[in-house]
Amino acid sequence: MIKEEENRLITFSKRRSGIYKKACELVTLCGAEVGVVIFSPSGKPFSYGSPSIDDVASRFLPSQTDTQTSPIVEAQYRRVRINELNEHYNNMSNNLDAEKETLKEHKKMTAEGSTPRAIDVAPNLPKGWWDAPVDGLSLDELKQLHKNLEELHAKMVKQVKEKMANSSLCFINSTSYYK
Amino acid sequence: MIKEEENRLITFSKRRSGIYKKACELVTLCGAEVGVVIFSPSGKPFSYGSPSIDDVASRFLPSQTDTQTSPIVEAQYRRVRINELNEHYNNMSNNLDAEKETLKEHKKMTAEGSTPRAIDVAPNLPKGWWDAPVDGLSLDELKQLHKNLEELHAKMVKQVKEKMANSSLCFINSTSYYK
DNA sequence: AACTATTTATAAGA
DNA sequence: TTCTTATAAATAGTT
Repeated sequence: MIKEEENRLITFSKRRSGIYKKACELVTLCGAEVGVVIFSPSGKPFSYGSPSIDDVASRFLPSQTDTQTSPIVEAQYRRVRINELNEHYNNMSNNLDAEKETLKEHKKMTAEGSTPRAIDVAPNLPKGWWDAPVDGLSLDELKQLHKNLEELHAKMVKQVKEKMANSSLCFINSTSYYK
Repeated sequence: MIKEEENRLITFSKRRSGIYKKACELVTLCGAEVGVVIFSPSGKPFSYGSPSIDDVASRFLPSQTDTQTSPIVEAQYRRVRINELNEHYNNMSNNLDAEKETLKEHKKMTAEGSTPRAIDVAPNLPKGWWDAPVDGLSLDELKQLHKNLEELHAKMVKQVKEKMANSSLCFINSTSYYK
């Protein structure tokens, strides 16, 4: 256990990326399905999933949402939704980060001379987990998309929070889900 | 994607171990909670979790089992149980593998001369995920424990299968969960 | 499984 | 945060 708070946080961030990369490689090289869920010491959730963390989780732990919904299950479902929103957002961030890395490497390679040739712009983004309208976008366009998605996420969270406030269930015991 | 079937399987196995190790290090170094779920191309599930994949999963996707159980939820719960048994077994295997590695390194170190000193026998095994009665056991004892756990697991699976056969739900659509 | 040449991850520092 | 770099670790290929 790293004692220095700052070093620990830096290491956490770096190694989290490292694990995502390894997971992504396992998917690409071996055709596996992989889901990774990480909680930071402060309780903030992160995830990587291919084709998506939802797909992997529901395959591993069959979801209640694929049966007829009783009122109890309905209530549970709303609770689940909030976490899904979080993971969805994290997933989008993670995959966009991978995209940016790829684009950066591409730029570096082309800058280093050699003749330009056809390159798969998005080898790191598992196809199909989301409709993935990111192929062929520039880095700036990706940034803009990312920003839009953040805003969309915030709106959805707000909506769900409001619905939760009106429900009989108490809110999930954590504000740390929302930075 | 690796074309050669055999190489792909070897790579899958090696890299899966690698990811588990990285996950374990993230737990140890940063105090994070980590869950990893991997499906091989043939559909066999593997998992690593600390404190346990159950804990991480239910924290990420709050479990239905912590509310009062309706008949529908009960039925669902039995389905979930089967996967839990699988992951539990995989988890035990993974952690025992880590144990064996540690013991091997320990043997190597002491064999290479230097004076013996107090060593934590089980630094790789996250405490508390299970009652972990493995501290201080020899490699052979660990093997025996592992064997016993496999037998226990087989018995539990058999029981659950029998119960499932008597229930109105069809069995989970996979025999590949049981090698 | 084990070995090793090579690639890759990462800790520390800027 | 990002970049650099020396060191440590993972792993592909091979036996």
